[in-house]
Amino acid sequence: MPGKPKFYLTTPIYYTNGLPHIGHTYTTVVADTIRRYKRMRGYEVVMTTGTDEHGVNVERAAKKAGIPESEFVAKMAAEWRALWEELGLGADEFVRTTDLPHVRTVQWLFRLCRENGYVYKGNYTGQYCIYDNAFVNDAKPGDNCPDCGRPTETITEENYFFKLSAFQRPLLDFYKKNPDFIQPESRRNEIVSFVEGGLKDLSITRTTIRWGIPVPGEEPHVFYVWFDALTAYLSAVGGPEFEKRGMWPADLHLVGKDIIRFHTVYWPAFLMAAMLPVPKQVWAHGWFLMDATKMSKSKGNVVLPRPIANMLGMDALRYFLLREVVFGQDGNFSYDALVTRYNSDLANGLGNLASRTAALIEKNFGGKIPKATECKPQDEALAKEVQAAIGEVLENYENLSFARALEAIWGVVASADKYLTTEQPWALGNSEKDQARKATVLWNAAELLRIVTVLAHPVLPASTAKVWTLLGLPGSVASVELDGLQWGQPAPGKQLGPAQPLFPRVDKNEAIERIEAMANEELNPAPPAKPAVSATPAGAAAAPQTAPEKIGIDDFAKVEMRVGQIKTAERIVGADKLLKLTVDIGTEIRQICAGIAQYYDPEKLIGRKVAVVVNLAPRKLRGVESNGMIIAAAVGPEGRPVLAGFPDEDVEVGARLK
RNA sequence: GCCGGCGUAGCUCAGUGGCAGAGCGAGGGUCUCAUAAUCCCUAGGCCGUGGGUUCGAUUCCCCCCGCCGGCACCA
Repeated sequence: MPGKPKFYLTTPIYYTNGLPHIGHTYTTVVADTIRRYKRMRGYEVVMTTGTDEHGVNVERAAKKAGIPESEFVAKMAAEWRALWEELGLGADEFVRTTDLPHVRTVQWLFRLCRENGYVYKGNYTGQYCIYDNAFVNDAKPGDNCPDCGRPTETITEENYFFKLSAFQRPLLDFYKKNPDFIQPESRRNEIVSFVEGGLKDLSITRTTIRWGIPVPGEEPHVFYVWFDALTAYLSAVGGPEFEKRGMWPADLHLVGKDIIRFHTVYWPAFLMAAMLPVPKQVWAHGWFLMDATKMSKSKGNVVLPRPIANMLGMDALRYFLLREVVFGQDGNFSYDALVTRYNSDLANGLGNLASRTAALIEKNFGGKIPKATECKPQDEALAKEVQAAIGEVLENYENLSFARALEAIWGVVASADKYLTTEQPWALGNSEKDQARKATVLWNAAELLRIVTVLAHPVLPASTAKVWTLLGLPGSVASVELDGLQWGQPAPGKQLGPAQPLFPRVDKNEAIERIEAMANEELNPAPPAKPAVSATPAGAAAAPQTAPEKIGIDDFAKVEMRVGQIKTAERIVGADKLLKLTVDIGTEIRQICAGIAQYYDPEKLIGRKVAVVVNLAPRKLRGVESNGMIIAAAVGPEGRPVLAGFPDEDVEVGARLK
């Protein structure tokens, strides 16, 4: 017996540095929609999600909470899993990176890479961003992380390296042979040019971190978080015994655009090194922006899924996320747009159509779907339109063009409204001819509604199930096979189920207020009685800035800062951010580079007195020697530099700051 | 600085070498089966600016302006 075709897809293994927000929800909604769609197309589908639980962040958060790491992450994982279940997004496999089978898979993958000669031991010194769990290439001590803007830390350690450099050619060949591997295409081009620019070997173990998967026989080495987390996709479906289950290689990794490189460069390289099959496709979607800026905790514009689901229903959120933007691009999120879509598309559109159709059948035929006995040109036109829409919708689902698929479905909904308005079944009398016409029109309306229900089911699982029941149809809508879907299948005579409100219309302002109030409550829970337990995951997430380590006066005395006066300033060709300055520090005139070109005009700086670190080792930036450092505050999320200065009182050039 | 994308009706966006489109919002009208829903009509928009190719460009090419993304870079 030939088995069903298989389809394996994943969301990222989310890092547990807070609770899921709309961004995580978006990825998972997409994954869930694809899963439902593929099942309706006859596939055996496995969808994996999970929690990434290792690393310095977790170590610190647990310490802060005063509980062991294992306890901390268990709590986190439980919360994530529970929320996904609550939202109807529970995956088939939920991997925790602390699960034993996963630990074994990571160790096994490492062994394979090593046996094949792609692992060696070396020393690494670099700047590390503990929040992003990544070394920042070429960053200097004191630099901020280019991604998140937080300070980096200098880390030197002996560790194992992965010969990523050996995979430049194989990866480029692979991208060429599999042009659809990276989607959308714009991302693919970016990655190709990144890889063409050369790949450096990658450090994949750490000795400075305790909370991680141990490298067998090489303690205290633990695995680098990405080597660990990416492997979860494989451990979810069998790990070393992946062949038994037959789900690997994955058909689709869904990721946010911020982590595409890990999935399209590192991950396939690891697998190639281990001689394992490489996933078939990685899809990078965009972000939902709030007022066109990236959502972030520090800006206080985090959108949570639960309040929306409570107010409008999870289907409404799913619909909005998939309908509002072209998949792959960034989009704007606003409660206003959400509620507007809800009222116009769901309440006035689909909800109202279901309601009026059911009411007409109820009143005219006692709730029994009548039999169509005629086929006028307008009836045939309607059927043809629906038939065409079926093809269009399926094609768009297949390409993950959710917005277009939904657009096509809603085009059919509009046609149904128009059809009913034109045919006016309520105005027909009781003559035999009128009865036949009435029956035909209502049968057509019901049939259209059935097809719409099937087509919309992957996106609106809960509400389409309600319509299915309303139409008195057998089985569940989820079990309908999309490949056989066509106009004219159901037998008449079905008794309608009880009418249910699908999408009750809401007052926009009131709805927004209620959602915001619920979100507020979730983000800022009333302080618990005992502060000792306040360091819950949510609390840890809300405090991304860890207190810096304390230093003694002696340490501070090592830094020699003096008042300097800028003598000349010019831009450096080929560098957006750098200015070349000459600065009088009393004893001499120094050349210093400063990354402030985007915010300060060179001409206006001349004569200005600034604070300068004068005993910093010289280094070259963009080929220009820099002999010291100008002190500036980093303001706002983008770290805009604001020069430290002495505006109120005049100071002597060369005076020491202490 | 290098590479790429974008700039079309109030908003979100489609689109094609030859009379400029959709959805939403707004205004007017209509029906009453329906969730004050539906349906019909209404936006006269220099299709970013300036050139070029062409019988003809919003659509092809070049410059410029603005916005965005990737890389580099940010002591």
